[in-house]
Amino acid sequence: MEGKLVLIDGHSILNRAFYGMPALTNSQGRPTGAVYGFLNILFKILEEEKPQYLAVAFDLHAPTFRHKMYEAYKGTRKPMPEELREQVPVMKEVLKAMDVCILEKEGYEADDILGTWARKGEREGLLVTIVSGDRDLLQLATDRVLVRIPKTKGGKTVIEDYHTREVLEKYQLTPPQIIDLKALMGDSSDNIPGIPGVGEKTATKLVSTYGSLEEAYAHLEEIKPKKAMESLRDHYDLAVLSKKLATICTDSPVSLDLEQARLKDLYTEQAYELFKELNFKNLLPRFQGQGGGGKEPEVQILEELGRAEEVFARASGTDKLGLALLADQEIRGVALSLGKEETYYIPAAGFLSGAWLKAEAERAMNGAGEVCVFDLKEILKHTKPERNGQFFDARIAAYLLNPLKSSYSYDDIAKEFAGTALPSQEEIFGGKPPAAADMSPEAAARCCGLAAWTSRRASAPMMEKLCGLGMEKLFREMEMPLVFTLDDMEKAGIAVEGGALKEYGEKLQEGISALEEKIYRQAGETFNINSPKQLGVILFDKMKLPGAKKTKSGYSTAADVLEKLAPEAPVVADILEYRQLAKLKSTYADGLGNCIAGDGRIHSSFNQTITATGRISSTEPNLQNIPVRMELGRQIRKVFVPREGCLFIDADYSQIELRVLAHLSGDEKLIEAYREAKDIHRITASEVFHVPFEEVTPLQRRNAKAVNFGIVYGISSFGLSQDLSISRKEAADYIEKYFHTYPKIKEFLDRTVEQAKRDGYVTTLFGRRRPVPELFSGNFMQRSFGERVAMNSPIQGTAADIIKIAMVRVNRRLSGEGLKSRLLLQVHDELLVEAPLEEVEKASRVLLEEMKGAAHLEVELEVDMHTGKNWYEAK
DNA sequence: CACGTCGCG
DNA sequence: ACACGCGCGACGTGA
Repeated sequence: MEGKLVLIDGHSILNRAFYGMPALTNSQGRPTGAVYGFLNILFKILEEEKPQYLAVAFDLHAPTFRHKMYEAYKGTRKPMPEELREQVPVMKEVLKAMDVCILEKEGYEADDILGTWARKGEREGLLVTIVSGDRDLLQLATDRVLVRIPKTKGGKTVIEDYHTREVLEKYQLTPPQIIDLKALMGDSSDNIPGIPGVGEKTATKLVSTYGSLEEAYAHLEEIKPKKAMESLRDHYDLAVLSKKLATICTDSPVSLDLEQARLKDLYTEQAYELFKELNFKNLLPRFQGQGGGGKEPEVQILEELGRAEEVFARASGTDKLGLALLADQEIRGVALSLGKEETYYIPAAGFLSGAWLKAEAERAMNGAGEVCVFDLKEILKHTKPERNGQFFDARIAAYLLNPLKSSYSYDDIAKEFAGTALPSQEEIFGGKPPAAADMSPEAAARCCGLAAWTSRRASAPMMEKLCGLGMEKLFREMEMPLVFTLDDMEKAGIAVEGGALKEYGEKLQEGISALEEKIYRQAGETFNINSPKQLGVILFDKMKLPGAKKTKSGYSTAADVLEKLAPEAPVVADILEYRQLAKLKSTYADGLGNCIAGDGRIHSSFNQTITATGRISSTEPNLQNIPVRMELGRQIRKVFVPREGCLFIDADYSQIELRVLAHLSGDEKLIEAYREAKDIHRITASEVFHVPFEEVTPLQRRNAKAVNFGIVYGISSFGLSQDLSISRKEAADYIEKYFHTYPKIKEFLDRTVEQAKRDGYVTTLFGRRRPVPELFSGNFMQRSFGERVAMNSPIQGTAADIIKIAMVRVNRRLSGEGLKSRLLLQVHDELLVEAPLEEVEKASRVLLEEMKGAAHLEVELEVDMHTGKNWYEAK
């Protein structure tokens, strides 16, 4: 077999990859897309060519020999985008880590090095492959030198291959004639001037007719068209220069030790670490040696009672068990992972009933040392293991490690933390997974088995990462216990009076119908009021109302726009009222009605892995956005009632975010203000506007309150001015005065943004992290957004941490003290408890103590509490 | 399925 | 000159 040498044009391929790839970043927001794209091309080439020798050539940044001449002639080359420039050293680092030979020499283009090496390789009897995005390199093609040009076509990389024959076919020229072609037509991307007025067509004709540039000049008078002839005649010097520039040097004085290019094992330990750092999860499975070696584990299906019993028994004795369930109403299968090579799936069938599987799964969980799962809350829906067991939920660990992902799947986790490429759920089922009952046993076994295997396999590396980032306590003492708390809340649900809800809906419908009619009359026609598009046309085209603001798809009809229009046309007020009623009807009256379960209660889901800041979210239905600000909407809370013989206790933190800010910033003025326990917005107004506390006007207080909020959201004068309907200048003035009053707040916010820019993430008081990749965007708006996020997240996130601690403790104490009171809802800074009448006092005390005591800040945490026989009363 | 809108903290 | 307040989820419309 003949030896083979692959030579890669580093900058050119990196450049191709940069423009062909989406703008990927690693977890710190550093751009990595070009490096990733380069590696993909590299791996593809290596798989196809299987060479013995490999080298990558780079230009050095110092002005290079050939181009220096032209730069002197015509200024500098095009600048490289910053995002790409940053990746050049990273690329070299990656190649070094993979033990790949890098060729560069001061004063020489990569082209020249490639050309020299290509000829050298040829002389030594090797087959040579040159990979570049640059067609200049075609001049080097021979029968034994292949030039490969990768192109991205619709997201896919296609490679064009050129030996002498393909060059001839495509250009009707021999490879060396490509030099003459380029010299005549020029190449702006390579800074070859060419002859003015000579394009590809003319240049090709000239070279194919006369054979070379020189020969063309020798027959200058014969050249047609006349224009080209004159241009050639007038630009002889340019032609000579261009040819010099276009000629790739094949005898550069570069070191030519072929042995240094011998291809070794690319998949080194260092490369593995570097790929992890760069977030190249898709490439990790290539590393067989370093914990990355992974092929898909085999899942054994057990259908025999005896063997199933035996495996369950061993599972309960193991110190680390991976477990996954397939279930709908009841359990249809259990997957158990006992070791790297031992994964089982037991489908429900015959003697192996759902009930039996449930009992066995519980026994296994209770007996095993550590139970690793992918979604513990889901498992708790079907089983009831002892709570004091040690659980590891890979989904929650993944969330803490990167809360920005939109979803978490076992295959992603396997890729990142076990270095193993597994088929995703969608791949196994060829689309969305069917209902549990309709799954083939093989697909169910594979899917469940892989989830169990991944949870077990990833637990150690994920824990290690969590510890390294200081989030071990957060995981073990806050998030994992919270899973049980949320499960209890979901199971408890909240009673809703269906009849009253229906009546409320009917009342709304009457109002809606009346308003509809009134609006149509005023508009002079009927239309769909719910369609912003149609509404915009009616208001701004037909009625010609002023102040039209546009959105992507038409006029904006948002409430703040319409409110300004209300004095112009009475119909606008009716539309706003219609909107309000329609929202209440569809989302709340009808929406909640559809969610009442057979037990007369609504069992919302509380999701723990959704928000970027650490908050919990609520879905199906969302019980965290039940109306409260407007009286009509607030009425709906009357249908949320405690069960027979119980009362609601509603407790909410008073201004928890502002108190958190006082603590985090350590601002003495703000802390002092809270210690005096007076009206904080009023104090702020008094300080900012320099008026005595007693003389603060309601407007001043309102403005101060808006500034306080604005600070928490990551202040900007624009946002504040919108909120208060004042000029930006005034808003800026308020902010400046605010920062003057509370200087440490400004210091804190500045410091936080600074840190975020340095580290790529911000943290809460309890160590929760949020990466802020927007800070590294080239777009001003994105970057500003990143700054606001950096300011807001530690505050919102710390508040979220605090109430999570309170929830776990409240829940523990209520059951621990044998009370029948139950935690039902969490609304970010508020907890709702259902308590038997005789327990109200005790439960209230528990709530108060645990909420106030959840954290010890520089300022006390204050809690407002009310009881009532429905949510309206208790709030 | 994306967008606009609007409910909550 | 011009961008925009932070964090969510649900609904209706319309391509």
